[in-house]
Amino acid sequence: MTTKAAKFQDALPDEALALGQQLCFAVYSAAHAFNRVYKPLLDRFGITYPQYLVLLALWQRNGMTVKRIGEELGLDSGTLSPLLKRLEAAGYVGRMRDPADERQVIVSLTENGRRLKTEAFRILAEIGRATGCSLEEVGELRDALHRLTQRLADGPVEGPEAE
Amino acid sequence: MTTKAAKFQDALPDEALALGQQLCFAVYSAAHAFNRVYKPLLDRFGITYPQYLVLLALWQRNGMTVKRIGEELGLDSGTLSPLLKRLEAAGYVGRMRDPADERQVIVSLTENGRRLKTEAFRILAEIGRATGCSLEEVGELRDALHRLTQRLADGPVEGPEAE
DNA sequence: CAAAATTAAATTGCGCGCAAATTAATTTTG
DNA sequence: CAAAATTAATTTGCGCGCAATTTAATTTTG
Repeated sequence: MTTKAAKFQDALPDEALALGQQLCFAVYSAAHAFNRVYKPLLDRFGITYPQYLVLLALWQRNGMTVKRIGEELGLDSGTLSPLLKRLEAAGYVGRMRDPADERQVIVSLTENGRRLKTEAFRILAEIGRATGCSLEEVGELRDALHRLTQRLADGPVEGPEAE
Repeated sequence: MTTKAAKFQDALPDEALALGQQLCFAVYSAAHAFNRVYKPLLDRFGITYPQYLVLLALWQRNGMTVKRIGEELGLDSGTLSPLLKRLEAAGYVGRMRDPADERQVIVSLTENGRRLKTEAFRILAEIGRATGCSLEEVGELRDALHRLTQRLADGPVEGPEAE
């Protein structure tokens, strides 16, 4: 009776709710799987995966503010402030108030932080092998995910601009 | 000089380390994006996204042990034990020791937990709209992610069985 | 059958991730 | 230019997620 009632209400079968059917769960699982692969590679340097992401950002553009880093990673200062303190304690970055605007904190790579970049290329290769994907596969999947993320972040049908 | 040295070492250009190039970051961002879309939908029922995943699992197969739920979701008891207590406190599940094996705890939906399933179909539809993906797109992306997760979990080249 | 090994949950400790509140600096405005 | 509004970062509190330890029950083995 419950089954038929549900079907009547929204015409969706029971299996539509199965974990294996959910895109969100596929993303969730993949994120955890990445984390588990990265962990032993990063443990060696005493950093976590989110901290590694910050370093990736700084290797591209050194000397960003906390806010700017947050925009790059999609994180707020409530997450970044303590994380950056730990990165500083680990000796990979330095933090200093911007003299021109004392509200801002500028995060810069230390010598050790710059040096770690060399290792990052090795980590990159390691991860590449672990995914078992061709560069084309990686590129397609990555771009599909970026499009998905964009749509999820845009909110409900952000498009009737042309209406 | 640093640039040339790095290139000499491993023939990978600087941009290979860019955040936007990383599949892992695309997955990471998508996971957070999903979380942010789910949050307001689940807040209404006083549950979190991981708790919702547990309910999805229980709606498919009620009365699983903690261990079994962990296998379904890829989580350990260290994560699940407190989470399940909160789900119990929220009134959606009950927990009881298996009389046949007192080590195990069997988690079952309460009346409220079963009732929530009806709402899940609505949430599903909401999420579907938020992704802006066709069912085909969702299916392809989901399956590609499952394959990726599988390879990441399998570890370094789990295949020379035929060697 | 009793000791040893294994298994399932729970617990502890730490690092995200986010909302909400706080603090301090800067910009806007009246 | 002083009060009000805004902005950047920090802090607090809570819920994962995981490693490591602990507790209790069951299974294996000598």
